[in-house]
Amino acid sequence: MTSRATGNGESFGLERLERETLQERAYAEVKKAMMGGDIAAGEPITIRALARALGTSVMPVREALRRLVAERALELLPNRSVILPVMTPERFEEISRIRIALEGMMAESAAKYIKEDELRRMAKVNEDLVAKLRQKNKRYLALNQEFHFQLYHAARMPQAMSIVETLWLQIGPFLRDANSEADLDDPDFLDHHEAMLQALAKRDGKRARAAIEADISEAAAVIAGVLRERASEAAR
Amino acid sequence: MTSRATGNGESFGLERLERETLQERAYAEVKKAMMGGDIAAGEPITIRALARALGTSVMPVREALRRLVAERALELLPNRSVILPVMTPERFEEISRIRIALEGMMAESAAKYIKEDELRRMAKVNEDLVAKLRQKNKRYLALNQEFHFQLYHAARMPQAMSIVETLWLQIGPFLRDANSEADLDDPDFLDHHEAMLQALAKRDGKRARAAIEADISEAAAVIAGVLRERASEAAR
DNA sequence: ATTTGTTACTTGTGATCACAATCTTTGACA
DNA sequence: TGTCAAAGATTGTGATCACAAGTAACAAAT
Repeated sequence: MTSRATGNGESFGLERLERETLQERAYAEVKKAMMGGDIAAGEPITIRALARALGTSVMPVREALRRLVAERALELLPNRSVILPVMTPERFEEISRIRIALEGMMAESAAKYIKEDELRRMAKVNEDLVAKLRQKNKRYLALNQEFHFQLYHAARMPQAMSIVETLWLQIGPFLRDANSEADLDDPDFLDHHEAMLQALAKRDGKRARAAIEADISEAAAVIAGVLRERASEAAR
Repeated sequence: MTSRATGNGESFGLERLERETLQERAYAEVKKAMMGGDIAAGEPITIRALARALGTSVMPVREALRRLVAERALELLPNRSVILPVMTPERFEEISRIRIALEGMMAESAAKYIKEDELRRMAKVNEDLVAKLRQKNKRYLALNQEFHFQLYHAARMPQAMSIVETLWLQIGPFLRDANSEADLDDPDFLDHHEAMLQALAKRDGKRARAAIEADISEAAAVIAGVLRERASEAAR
């Protein structure tokens, strides 16, 4: 078996320790700032300001921004300045439709491939989610994301996974503050999570897909409502 | 309304003529080279070699490659070198499944929104496609792509459109040479194109979706066959 | 003859400088 | 006081240089 003997033939128990480039760190930091609500939509993001904040030169920041633009998480204006795009109702609804198509398919696939321990882990996350939600803890959004992504991980579709990640990155910055206006008293997405867990346990792909679709479209309706309300306010 | 009076207040009927950056040109050139089969899968693509070929410094090339990596058209190895990823049967089948989900949805949407002249243009493209195919002209691939993209354009989903573009970019370099092995004597995708045009004329979203799904999955089956054959050859 | 250690070369990453386009401010003229 | 043009500051783009990690070539030793 010569093909296996290339270099790493005798890896002791050691993992390959990889150095992180500055540009990757910059990418992660900007992403965190976006999701954390530290960057306002519409206002220009300057390379030099970010570089100063990160203590690096402009180069790593430049490439990090470019990557985010390629992922459509940021927008490149004709002026070549970069902004966090404003979320319009149209854009949000289109993203939701894409999500329904993709995540629905992935849920169906996950029902086929998910393993017992993965299912248990999802149930656990959902319990935590319920708890956080009862105590009105805002961090429930992160748990919701974890629930969904564990599901998609089980779909065994890495390519689709990364597309979905970019979609969540696009809506993430906005969800955060739109959610503060939405009423969390009646979070009916919990029902869909329950339905999802049951469907997965039965390996019922159709029901899993239906649960995801309902989860996305109902949440989207709430958010789109907030968006349209804001739009009409801004128009006065 | 001071906010609208910034600079472009008095745009006559003129479009803003935009200068193209070197990095954008580099991006386009590399893409063309990929689609043209000038870059072999698996072999490393070096920044300096490309920069030399394009007559620029490394900077524009660097960012072009990074963008293509973000779009998953190129792959970044742990060594930080960039390659055109080899197409495995698994990867190709996953991409096909994603395409069915996304492009199926877009076809259904297009049936709702497409206008008469757009429909006529699609029919025209299909005629050209048939002609090229009869004379065994290899350039029919470009027309096939045009047919599909005109359809998706009618879906009025710009975000989905750009995702689909990245998917086609991923399979494009491979389709080109896999197709030379596949038999073009019996291109049954023409039937699906006909079915698509009829479905669109009747504004029948379901049939339009079905036509696209059949088109993609049957083509995928052929290509996947070629791929698996090659894999078994390579294993001997 | 295979392996190991060293050297030379290649390659990606990041910093700095230069430049042009854009945006902002300022000041003069009406 | 309002308008507009010139001056100044800001910002993205691209080139060049420096450096470290990786790769390949080569020589010495078992």
